[in-house]
Order: sequence, then structure tokens, then C-alpha cells
Amino acid sequence: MKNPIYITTSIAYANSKPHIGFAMELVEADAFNRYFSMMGYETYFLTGTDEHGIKQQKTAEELGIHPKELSDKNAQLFMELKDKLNLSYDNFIRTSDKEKHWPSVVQIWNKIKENGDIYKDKYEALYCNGCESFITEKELVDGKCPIHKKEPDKVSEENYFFRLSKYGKIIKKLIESKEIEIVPEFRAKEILNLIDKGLHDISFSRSKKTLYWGIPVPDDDTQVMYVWCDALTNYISGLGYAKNDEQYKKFWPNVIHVIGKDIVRFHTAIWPAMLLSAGVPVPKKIFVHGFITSEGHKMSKSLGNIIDPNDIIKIYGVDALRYYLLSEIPVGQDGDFSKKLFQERYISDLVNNLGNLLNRVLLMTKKYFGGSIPSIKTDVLEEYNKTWVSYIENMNNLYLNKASLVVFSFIDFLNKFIGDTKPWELSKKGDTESLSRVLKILLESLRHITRMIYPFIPETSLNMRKQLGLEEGIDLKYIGWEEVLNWEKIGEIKILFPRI
RNA sequence: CGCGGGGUGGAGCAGAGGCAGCUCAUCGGGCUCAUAACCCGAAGGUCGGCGGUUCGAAUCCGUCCCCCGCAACCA
Repeated sequence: MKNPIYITTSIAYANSKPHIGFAMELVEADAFNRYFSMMGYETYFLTGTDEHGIKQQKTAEELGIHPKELSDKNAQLFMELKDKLNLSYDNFIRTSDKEKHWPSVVQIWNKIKENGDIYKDKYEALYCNGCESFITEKELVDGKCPIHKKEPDKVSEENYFFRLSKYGKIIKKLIESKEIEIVPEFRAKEILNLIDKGLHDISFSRSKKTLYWGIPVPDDDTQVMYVWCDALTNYISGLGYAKNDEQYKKFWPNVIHVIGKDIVRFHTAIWPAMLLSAGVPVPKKIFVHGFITSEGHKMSKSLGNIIDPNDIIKIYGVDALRYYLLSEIPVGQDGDFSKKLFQERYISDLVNNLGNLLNRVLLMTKKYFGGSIPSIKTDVLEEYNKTWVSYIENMNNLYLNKASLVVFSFIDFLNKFIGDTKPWELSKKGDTESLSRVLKILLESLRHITRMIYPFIPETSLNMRKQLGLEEGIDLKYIGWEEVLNWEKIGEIKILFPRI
């Protein structure tokens, strides 16, 4: 076993239902998990929901239900994604879980406090009487609440603060030396720039009067923790930090945090600062993805262009969606989701290229040899070696879309290979030896393709293996080119991707 | 002069000093193992504008224009 690798997504805010952006994050993390586990690393994959906070409390009040009820309902929708998106996570953590999550949060809070980094101060904020809640400056239109057209009041309450300012310099060093590695690199530049401007201390709690739906501050029942300590700590509570669990010791801090570009600052500044203060090692790697636009526009409720991953899956199946999200959206950058482009990629890459290749190879094997190929030595394709080398390099660098491109170039190559070797002519000539060699090369190549696509489209990978007559799981045994492997019997031949 | 990303054939992207490339779409041809699939070929770009460095610039420098994020309590 190689080094353990721990993979996390951000925890989704359980305030509304999942949309395609979060689906991308889940699927990216899932691809990393499947890849590293296939390559022999011991992995642990965590996701979950963030359920506390004023917004959650407010949404529940509007619906006339308790925040707990709303959280349960929405968390359910996120948990359903495990089957819908075919996710391989090991644990799903909910911040409302008093047994699994809260003890770790309280422990981190106490350690930070013991270290003298929590203090009381006045917190000033804008409050709209109409909304009966806090409002951020960003939400204001012309300095007024956009709903009530009223200028908000400035109110202040006494809260606990975290001495974030103390950790700017050391975090800067950790990022520069790549002890905290941020991928892609331009995101690191962004955050270093912000740190240079100086980090302010942040408010770490709210009065229980404004926020009752959260984790109580230890030894002060008038205060409830604000999002930072509560939500970010999920990454270690999910491993069993407070229990000093074996899992925690094994996997922390060898982590890849998969997050969106909107929350880079929280993960590269606030989170490491909290850990430094609490005497816990900082995370190794932070992978930042971009946003998905819908038909070229930002997704928003008012435009009505929010894409529900369920709608895509219903029509095309989960792997078509996974393929698009992982192959078509450049890693780390924004990408667009358009129905037309999606349809085009589905047809050209999955139906015509991969699906048709499998189908023609299997049908020839059946037609010319009755489904089994006699033992015969084949040379390794140069293309095969090149493909694996490039695939592994890209995957290790987390460049999913480039790795996928490499695999599909190989598929392309194999389609050309059939055109060049013309098995139908070999059959007519009665050249059984050449014919069996050609088909063996194709079958063996397809076996390797099932491995390479497994992190991206696992269901298809296993489906292909069944049709090829291979073992169900992803085999770790025959990693190299099998020169004389018998092809005993192929399975039942089915269309891999239907034409839609 | 806040910070960052981007502007390359119809669409989506790659290339970061030396004949402008890939995928899709289009057009022409070929093949018949295959899901009207596959293979071969062609057309299509003054690489956002202007100026400079250089024997040579999409690539380096300057300047301007346009799009998209971030700009601290937004999950």
C-alpha cells in the first residue's frame, strides 16, 4: 500500500437543492478517489452538508418549519446523489450531527481559545428591520435593502473573535513553499495578494438571540458559533478527530480539498490559521475548480437557467453527465454547459468513438472466432505505452480533462487501426493468424481502456468489462500488456451508449 | 492606475520566439466489421486594436478596447 490519500469536497449548504456546479465538484472528487484507489493508494473520501447559519434559520422560518426539519429534508437530497452520480465516498458528515461532528468542533474551539486566539469584541453589522435579519453590504442596492427599499440600521453586538491577523505571515510562507499546495497555481497568486493586504480578525460567534441554530460556544450559553469553526472543522470531524480515531491519524493532513473558486480564501487562510492555532497540521493540497455557466450565462434563479443534474441523468444516464463535467470543462477554469454542446459531445465521443469501437471489435470477435481468440503472442503497441505514461502524468497532476483527452485519442487511434489492418479482408483471405493478432490487440487495448476510464465513467467501465468477458472489478493484477493472454469468451454484446 | 483569468478559422479549446494546431460542425471521396457509425482528403484564421523589440512575434515589451470572477463575514 502506498501513502494514504484523503479527499474531500466542500460541504454543501443545505438551504436548497443540489445544482450542477456542486455535482461537478462531487464528481471531480470521486474521479480522484477512484483513480488513486485504483493505483493502489489507500483512500478516504468525505463529503457532507453544512446545515447551520442564519440563512438556514431564516429559510426554515419562512416555510414555517424548524431548521432541523429543513436540514433533514435537504440533506436527504444531497445524500441521494451518491447513487445518482455513482459516488464512491466513504462518509457523509452533517454539521448538525451532535455525536459525530460537534465534539470535534468544540475541541478545536477550546484549543484555539487555550492558545489565546479567541477574544471578545464588538461586532458591527447592518440590520434590516423589514427582513428582521442581518444584511451584507454586497446585498444592498444603492445603500438600501433591495426588498424593503430601506436603509439598514447599524447594530452591534458583542461576539468572540478569532485572531486571524496573527497568522498571515506564516500562511504566506506555507503557500509559497507549497507546503499548502494550491492547484491551479494562479489561485495561489490570488490569495497571496490578499494576504499581502493584511488579514483582519474575524468574528467567530453570534449572539444566541440572532442565531439559535448552531453549535453553542463552550462555557457561554449566550453565544453560538459562527460558520468558520463549525463548517470547516467537518474535514477532521469526518475522520473522527475528537475521538483521536485511527482514521484521523492515518489520513490527516494528507488531503486534497476539492473546492470552488468562491471559497478559496476560507480554505487557504482561515482554515489553516485555525489549525495552526489549535496545533493541528495544515492541509497539503487545495484543488480549486471554476464555475459552470448555463448556455453562456451565469446560473441564477431570475434567469431561470439553473441546471438540475437529475434532468440530464434522466435522459442521458449518469456517465454521460460525468464525462461532460470531467472532460469538457477545463480543470480549474470556468466552463459552459449548453444542451447543444452536451448532445454533440455525447454523440461524437461516447456513441461514435467509444461505444462504436467496442461494438465493432466484439462483433468481429464473435463473427470471426465465435467469441474466443486462441492463444497468440502480440507486440505491445507504441501508442499503448505513450497513452499510459501521459494518462498517469496528467492524473497525478489532477488534470482530469487532459487525461481524458489522452484516453480518447487512444480510442481514436484504435478506430484508425481497424481501418488500416482491415480485419474483413484478412477474413476473406483466410489469414486467421493475422486476424486473431489484430483482434487480440484490440481486445487487450480495450481492457486497458476500461481501467483508464474507470475514474471518469465507472458504470461504463464495468459494463465494458462484462461485455469483454473480464472480471467484474477493476483488476490490479494484469496492469501491463498481456502478450499471450487467452481471450476465452466474450460476454453478451450490448449497445454501450444509445443514440439519443 | 485594486487583484486575477480570458479574447486564436462557424463552435469549443491547445500552443508561449522559428512554416498556425486539435476536436466538433461543413464539403468531397473511400470502406463495409460497426450504433447512417468508421477511414482518407479539402475548404475555412491579417491569433482583440495600435505601436515597439527582433533576421523572425499568436508567443517578448508598451498602450488601449472588450468579457468574466474576486475585492473579507457572501456557503
